[in-house]
Amino acid sequence: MSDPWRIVFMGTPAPAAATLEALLEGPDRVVGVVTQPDRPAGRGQQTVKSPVRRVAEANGIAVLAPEKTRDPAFLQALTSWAPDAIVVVAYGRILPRSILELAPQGCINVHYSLLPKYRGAAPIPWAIINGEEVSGVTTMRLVEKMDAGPIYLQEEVALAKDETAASLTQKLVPVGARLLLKTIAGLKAGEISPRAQDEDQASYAPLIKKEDGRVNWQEPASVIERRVRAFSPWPSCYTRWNGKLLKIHKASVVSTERRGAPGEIVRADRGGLWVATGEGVLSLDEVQLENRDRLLAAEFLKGARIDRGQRL
RNA sequence: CGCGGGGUGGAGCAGUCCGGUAGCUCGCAAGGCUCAUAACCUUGAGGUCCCGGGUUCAAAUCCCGGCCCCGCAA
Repeated sequence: MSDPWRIVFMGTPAPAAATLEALLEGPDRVVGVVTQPDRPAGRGQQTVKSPVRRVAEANGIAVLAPEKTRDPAFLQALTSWAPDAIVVVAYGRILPRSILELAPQGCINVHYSLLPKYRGAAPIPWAIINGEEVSGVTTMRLVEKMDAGPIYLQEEVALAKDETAASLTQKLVPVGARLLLKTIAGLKAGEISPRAQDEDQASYAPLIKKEDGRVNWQEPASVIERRVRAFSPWPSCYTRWNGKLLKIHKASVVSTERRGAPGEIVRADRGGLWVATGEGVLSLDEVQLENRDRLLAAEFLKGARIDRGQRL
């Protein structure tokens, strides 16, 4: 075994925090952590620390949270940590060349897809939207072009038929953590030969925006159902009913036949809450009206005066 | 002090603006109908209307304070 590396970890949300915890249990030394600045969030707009910051502080590790990654003082501090490698997991910023080249071993990134497929900010939702049966995790070296660097290791993960963004994330995070440790060990041992990505196979998974959750009833029921899963828990799929926001937490395709106009309620009784789409009928199985709890369709129908023929 | 909605029998809701014997859809119990049923009919049990003050002859409803939940936003 060679000497432990000095590692700087950059990341922000919960999956990154879990990966950091795994890294802390490994043989290498995390000498510093970089995360997004604390921001007001949640009801009441309280300032909230990122999950990664919390893990770092709990372990007594120095934390930097620069507003700008090009801030000279930040770069100087980073340099003073003298990392052998920088590990990046969902940090949330594009890194400048000065950081990519700062450590001798460069930046090691954990990406939640089988690159070159699904490059970009939201590989998990897009894999579900597209109905993939297999996705996975890739470790690679960061280069200036987004998620286009040479691949170190990959591992496949099968998607369940009812996979949601939340459940897939839960599957991928431990795989990614394990793959990261394996990658670092492999690099130290000189056992990994980076493999260039096939640019012709590249596809992109752009950032999901709140607005993307709005249901377009012209789409086929099967597509809407996948979007419901892909956007769970965020931003979730939603529509409007009686002028109010109605979130759809769970849905299923009950028919592929055309019936009624897109968005029309074609059934609202003990048998279910069904909506016509551009192709087929979608059953809304679990919904949530604004200001209210999420409810199974049967519960929702007890209190809501909703009838066939209404349009969403 | 970011904006807003809500807490009503076991569940989901209406009623609150315009105080005056607590209602709807279900569930539950008993009986009936039926070959049968998650169907249908009849009857019934079950509520401190979140908590604490105040106003009033009278408060779920108005006023003040508190606790909890939720949507937006981030």
